[in-house]
Amino acid sequence: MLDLAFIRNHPDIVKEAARLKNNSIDIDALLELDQRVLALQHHVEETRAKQNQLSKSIQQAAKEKNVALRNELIAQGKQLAEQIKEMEPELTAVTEERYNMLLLVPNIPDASAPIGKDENDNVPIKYWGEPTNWDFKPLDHYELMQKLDLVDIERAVKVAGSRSYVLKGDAARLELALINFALDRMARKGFTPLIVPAMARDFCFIGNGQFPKGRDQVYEVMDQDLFLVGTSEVSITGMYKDEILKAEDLPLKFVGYCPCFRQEAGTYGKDTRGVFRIHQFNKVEQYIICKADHEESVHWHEHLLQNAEELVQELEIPYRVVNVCTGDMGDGKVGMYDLECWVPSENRYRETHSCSYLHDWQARRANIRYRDEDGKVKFVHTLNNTAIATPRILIPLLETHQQADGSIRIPEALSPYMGGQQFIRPRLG
RNA sequence: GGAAGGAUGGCAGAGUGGUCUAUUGCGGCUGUCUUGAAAACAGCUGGGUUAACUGCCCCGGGGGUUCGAAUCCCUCUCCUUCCGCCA
Repeated sequence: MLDLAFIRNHPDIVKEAARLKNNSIDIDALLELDQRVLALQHHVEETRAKQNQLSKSIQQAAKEKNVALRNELIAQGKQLAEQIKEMEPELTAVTEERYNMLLLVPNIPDASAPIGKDENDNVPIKYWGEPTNWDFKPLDHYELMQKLDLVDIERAVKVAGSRSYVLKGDAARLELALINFALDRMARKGFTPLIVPAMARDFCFIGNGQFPKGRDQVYEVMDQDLFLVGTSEVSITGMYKDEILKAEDLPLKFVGYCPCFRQEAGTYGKDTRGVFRIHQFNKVEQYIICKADHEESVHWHEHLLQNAEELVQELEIPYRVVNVCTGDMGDGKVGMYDLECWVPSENRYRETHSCSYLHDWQARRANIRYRDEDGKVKFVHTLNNTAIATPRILIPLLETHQQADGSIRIPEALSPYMGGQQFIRPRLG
C-alpha cells in the first residue's frame, strides 16, 4: 500500500509505476473517490462536533434544573443524531471502497529495475558454475527419481489429486536434510529460526500482499477465517500486525519454515512433469524487518541474495541471478532478483529463489511501525528471499549430481544432514 | 465438546450513563540539585485523521439503545481456569 498523501501529491509517478507493472488501476478514479471521502468526512465531523457541544449544554441545563431548555436541546440533539445516522453508511461505504482500491495500487519500482513486460525481459546479472557436461546420457529428475524409487506420483494423485507427490526413501530424507541445512546455515548467520503456522487469517494475506489480488491462488479452510499460506512470509508479516517496534530492536532477521500451499490456478498443462509445480511444498524463507531507509533496504536486499547464493553454491548447483523487470516483479516490490538454477534436462535456468524488497508497502498494509531515534513513528521496511524451496530444488540437485552408474552424489555440505551418506543408490533386490 | 471468568495506554491496574481532555502506580524522557551518578522534587510522556485546529476518531472487532457509551444490550474474535477428548 502506498501513502495516500503521496498518491495525491504525485499521481503521475504512481500512474507510471502502474503502467510499468502492467497494472490497470485507475488512479484518477481513486483520487476522485478520495475527494468524496474527504468532503463527506468533513461534513460528518462538523455535525459530530455540534453534537458534542450540545451534549455538554444538556448536562448544564439539567444541573440548572431548566427542564424546558433541556427538552429543547434534546430535541435538537435528536435531529443531529438523525443527520449523522443518514450520512454514516455512505461515509463507511466510500471509505471502504477507497481502501479496497488503495490495496490494488502497486509500489514504485526502483530506477535500477529493468523496464519490461514479462519474464523474457529479466536481465541476467551474474552466472556461477558451469552447466554440466556428461559423457553419458543424463536423465531428467523424474526419470531419476523413478529409477531410484524416490517418488510415487500415481498414488499421491490418488490421495490428493493432480500436482501431488509422495517422496520416498532417500528423497524424503533429502527433503528434511535440505530444510535442516538451510535453517542451520541461516541461524549461523544470525537469523532467528521460526516454525510458523501454515494457516493464517485473512489480515495476514492482506498485509503481505497476497490478498485481494492473489486470492485465487490460496486454499481456504471451510467455514473459518483461515487460509493455507503459500509462504511463511504471510505468517511472519501477520505476527507483527499493528505493532510499534523499538528502533534498537531492528533489524529483525528471521528464517521461517512451514509447509506452503498454492492452488497454481491458471497453470493447467504447465510444468506437469515431476515435482516442479505442485500444490504443497516446503520452504525455508529469509525475512527481514528493517528501518525505513532506502539504503538500508538495498543493503539487506544484497545480503539476502548473497545468503541464497552461498546455499546454492554449497549444494554445488550452477545458477544465475536475474534482475527481474518491472512487468514481472509483482505489485508490492521495489526491486527483485530471481536466483535460477541450471536444470540440465531442460537445458535452461529455472527459478528456485526469489529475493525482494518492498520498502513500506507491506508494512503499511499490516500496520507495522517502529519508533525511530527522532521519536517519530514510522513504517518499517520488509524484505524476503527464499533460503530453500523443496522439492523444487531437488530437480537441479538430483540432475546435476547424477553419476554414470545411476547413483546421485550428495554434496559434501549436505551430507552431514543425511547422516554422512554420500550417495543415493538404487535399492538392491 | 461442556462450564466459568476476562480483554482499558510500554507494563500493572481503577473506572458500571454526562464532572473522562481515561484516576493512579511503575517504566521512559526532560529539568532542578550534583564533579558525576543515585535519591528527592517539578514537568512531560499513546495512536490515527485533517492543509490545520481549542476539530473528529480509537478503552479487543462489529452492530444496537441513548441527546450523550470505556460504562447498558446483541454478536464475533481472542485469552485464562476447570472438566471431557486427544498426538
